[in-house]
Amino acid sequence: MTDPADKRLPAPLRKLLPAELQALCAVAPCTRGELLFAQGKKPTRMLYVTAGEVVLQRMGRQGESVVLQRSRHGFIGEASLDSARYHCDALVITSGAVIAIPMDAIKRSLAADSAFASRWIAMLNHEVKRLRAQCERLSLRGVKERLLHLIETEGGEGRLPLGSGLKSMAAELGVTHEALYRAVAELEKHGRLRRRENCLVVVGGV
Amino acid sequence: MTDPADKRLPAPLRKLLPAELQALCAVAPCTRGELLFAQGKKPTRMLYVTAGEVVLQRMGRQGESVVLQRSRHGFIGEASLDSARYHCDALVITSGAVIAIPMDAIKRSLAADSAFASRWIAMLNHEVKRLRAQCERLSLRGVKERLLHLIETEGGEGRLPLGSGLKSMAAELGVTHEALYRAVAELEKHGRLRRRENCLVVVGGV
DNA sequence: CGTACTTTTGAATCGCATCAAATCTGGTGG
DNA sequence: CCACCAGATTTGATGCGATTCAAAAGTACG
Repeated sequence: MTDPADKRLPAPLRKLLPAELQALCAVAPCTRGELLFAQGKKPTRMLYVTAGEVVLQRMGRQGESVVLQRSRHGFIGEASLDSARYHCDALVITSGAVIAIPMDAIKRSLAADSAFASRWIAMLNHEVKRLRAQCERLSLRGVKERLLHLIETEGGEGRLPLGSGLKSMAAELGVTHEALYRAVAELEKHGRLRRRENCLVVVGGV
Repeated sequence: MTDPADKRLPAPLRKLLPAELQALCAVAPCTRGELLFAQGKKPTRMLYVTAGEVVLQRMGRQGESVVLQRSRHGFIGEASLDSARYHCDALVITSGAVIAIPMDAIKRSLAADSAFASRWIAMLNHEVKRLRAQCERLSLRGVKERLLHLIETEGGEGRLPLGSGLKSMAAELGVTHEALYRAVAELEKHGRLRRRENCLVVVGGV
């Protein structure tokens, strides 16, 4: 059904990118601790995570890191298309792989291929909605509510895969890992949540 | 210098929209308490706030409202371009005016005019960055830090205009209005902040 | 002039951050 | 294989800061 040459690219990219860009995609492994790009650097490649886990983070004035996004599958820094510099760091939390696409090739294709531009706009629209949901989540008081909101919005069917444990998730929720561990324990005790095969599962459908 | 017919449109829209869409723009007043659109409704017009203040909000399960965005000048619900339904409410907080553009006309222009599509993508990129900054802000502990972050990122030159008072701002910061009033008072007492002509001004440029 | 809203201050309570420490885990090298 | 280490997980105690509830004073607007 699918061309063997396409097998290296995940389905979302095959649907999104025109053929000439798919040919330019370069898969590369990335290892824990690696900095895919750094704040202030000039964007030259658009990156797409296919395996492992990457976080976008920015340093506060006290040197504390604030996690802006956690990605296990999808573009990172897609809004840097027309930026002169990155405004945050991309750090690999769990080793995996990324696909790199030359930024200028994307720009050329967007200008020439209006159907591609429409799909790109749809992707950005989706990202905007995801970010609004994250803002909504961070506005909730209470770790438990934030956690349940995360599972509902990001998980499918009340299931959320835990990539590299709860710790990086805690940062995304804007709470300490201790608080998150306690919240998970309490929700499990009350039977509202279960941990199964590296997933969090909400029990009472509500 | 400028054509009299263009005077009704703000500069950002004149720069963004192609002529045929500018001709379709309809300015309409909106009054406090008005619901510009409601969650679940089908988007037919793209809205741009030119005066007053509008908030995007969603109701929590306890009936408490969570503010996703506060807009005094710019598009609202721009990510609903390809959505079947709105995912939040748009409520007018301070009476003003909005510009409405037919959604299908925008879609047609985006498909036909690749330069316009590029400008639209740039606008979405900007919005994504703004939302990431908001997530970063909501991850900060302490009302004072959030407030200073807001003034730094959204205000120009350390000045942030207060549209309709601090109360709607408190919701955007994810804190109670009491906490925000106290934070402002304390920052003023320590000389780090001043209130001037309906603006918040950071004193010690950091 | 009255009504509705914002602004302001106060007191009590609660949840989370913080600091600390023990256990568990997977992976590395001897 | 075992010792060992780094990091994740878990539990405990304490304090701070925000929420919450309450109430008063200021302010805009019809």
